[in-house]
Amino acid sequence: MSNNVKEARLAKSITQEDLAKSVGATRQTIGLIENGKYNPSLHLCISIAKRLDKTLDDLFWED
Amino acid sequence: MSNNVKEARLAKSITQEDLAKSVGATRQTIGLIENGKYNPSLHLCISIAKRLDKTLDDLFWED
DNA sequence: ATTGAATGCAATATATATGTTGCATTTGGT
DNA sequence: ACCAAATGCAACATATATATTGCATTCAAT
Repeated sequence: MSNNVKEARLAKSITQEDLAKSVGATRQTIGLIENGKYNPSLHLCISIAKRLDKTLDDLFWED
Repeated sequence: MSNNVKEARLAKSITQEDLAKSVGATRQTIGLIENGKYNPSLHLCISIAKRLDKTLDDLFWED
């Protein structure tokens, strides 16, 4: 259930609300995803990855 | 909206129903995903990728 | 100490992913 | 041509992702 969204976002020095707005989501949704309490949709994951200059594997793949 | 699930599944020579059962989904859901008519959840994408020995980027990332 | 921004958290409402059932169509083998 | 398996498709029901609102908490700056 864990991921690297928070680290990638902080590396960009943007806020949860900034990220949320730029991907068409809400701050709450971003917060829940970062805390691993959500099972987000693929499209939202892709939007987040693109905004943070990462790929799906970078953010959501654990081996 | 497109992806590489169908190609990866056929490379394994398994059916939609086989894939569905092994990831805890239904045949219909797999079919809709393969035809790009769905926005699946991240967890389902991960399950599918693992079953097909692929990563998220392999199946769902287009650059 | 105080203020405001950033985040966490909870309750409720809405949109949509997914399941269920059933039937039609396609496809591969005989 | 025939048959069975695989797939597509549609209607409806259910589960859950996401939005909305509001409030509490943390934390950096003043």
